[in-house]
Amino acid sequence: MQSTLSLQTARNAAAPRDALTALDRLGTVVTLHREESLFYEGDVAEYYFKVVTGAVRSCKLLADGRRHVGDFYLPGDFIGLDAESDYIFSAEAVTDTTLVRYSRRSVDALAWEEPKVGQRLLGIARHRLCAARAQMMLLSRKTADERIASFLLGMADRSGDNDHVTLPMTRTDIGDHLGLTIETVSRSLSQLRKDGVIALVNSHEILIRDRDALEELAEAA
Amino acid sequence: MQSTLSLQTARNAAAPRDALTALDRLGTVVTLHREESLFYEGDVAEYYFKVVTGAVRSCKLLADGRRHVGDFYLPGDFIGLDAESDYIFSAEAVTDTTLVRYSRRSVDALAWEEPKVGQRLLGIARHRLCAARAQMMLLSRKTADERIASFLLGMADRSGDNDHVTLPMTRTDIGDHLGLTIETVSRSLSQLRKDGVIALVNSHEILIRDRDALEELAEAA
DNA sequence: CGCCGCATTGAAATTAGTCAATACTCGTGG
DNA sequence: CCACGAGTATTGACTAATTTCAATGCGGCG
Repeated sequence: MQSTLSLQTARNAAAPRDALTALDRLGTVVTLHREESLFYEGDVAEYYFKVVTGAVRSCKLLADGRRHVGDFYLPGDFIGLDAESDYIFSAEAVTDTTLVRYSRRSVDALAWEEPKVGQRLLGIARHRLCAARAQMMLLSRKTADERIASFLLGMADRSGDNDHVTLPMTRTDIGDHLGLTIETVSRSLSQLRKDGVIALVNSHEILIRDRDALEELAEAA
Repeated sequence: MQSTLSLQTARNAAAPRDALTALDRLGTVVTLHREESLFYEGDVAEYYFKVVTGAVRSCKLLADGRRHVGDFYLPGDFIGLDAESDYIFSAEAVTDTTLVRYSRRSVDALAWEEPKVGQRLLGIARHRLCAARAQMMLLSRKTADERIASFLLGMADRSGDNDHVTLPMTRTDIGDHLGLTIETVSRSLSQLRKDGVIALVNSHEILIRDRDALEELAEAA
């Protein structure tokens, strides 16, 4: 994940010499409180965002309220490349969050002048597509336990720390991301705990005790 | 779907005057028979492809053989943008198929010289991301009947003809695409037929009799 | 201290999956 | 021209996984 992040943070903009730094001048900082929305499904997609601190989730709703969480965006992650003219999901802060906002028009314009920028955008899009394909496999064919195992490993990979995972989101968010109910998520986590595969420090912090077992469950397709 | 297709077919290459035509000179024609593979998951991603005639499916397998069909690619569709260095799925011909093959290196190189090409690539990637998000919603939250309804409408949209849908793939392919078993696919289709929503001309051709009912089922999120 | 939101656990209900039998289609060969 | 057989699809009966409904538990904050 980290490897494909492209646009530097506003903080890093001080370190120039790279075509990408031009981008950072386009960014303005945005802050959101927990549960605030960044944009809504159907809004005109005027901006890209990059998470600096905190966490964001993308949501889609069906008419009767069933919800799907497409992705969780953590520090460094880029939001908005999967929009044609309008946003296709809403984005909400999972916790208090800071982001950098970029005018999509300006970034896109820059992309065609500076090949490096264009390449990075395409690289991010590619990466999101890969993640989306993996998630579709998970949703279409994995069991509840396998989904949870895959999710925990994914979060661990993204968080630097190998066996200590922080889950900023609620069980409902996790369920809506994995196509499960909150109860099933809870039961799977409890089962993994009973089996000694993980330990629950508290409901938002998990220790991976037996990574091999977790990876076997996740079935690295 | 059609609107975002970008690279012209080899056939159209004769009509020049557009930056994109440079691309078509890079293409060579490939033909596949039913069930032949175009490439395998894990192969180095050297080529992009575009379907000219026929149909291709993308597949991912779990260790124990569970299969997921990510997408069906129909004439005009572009294959391969969702690969970083290696292909993340295998691609197989659903029926006898003709494609144009492009060297990825050449296309990518051209993309940074000709902004239009880069824009089109990014446009295709965006479009696939949108489709992937919709599919994740389907897989994570829709019932079997809703999945079938969504799938039929999607195929109808892609095929020009509004109420006559040709399904070149088998029930197994459809099931693996929608996260269902072959039996459930069959039962859902039978139910829709009994309810007068569709008619089955034969097992690969369907008539939409009551589009409103189908759209209500699909719940245009 | 007690409430409120979130999480866990249990028991019943339901959807989709599995196993199994039958039917259809199409191509081949008697 | 019809019969056969392979592959695919449909239908039925039963099973299993997950959801739903319901109750209890836990933790932080006013």
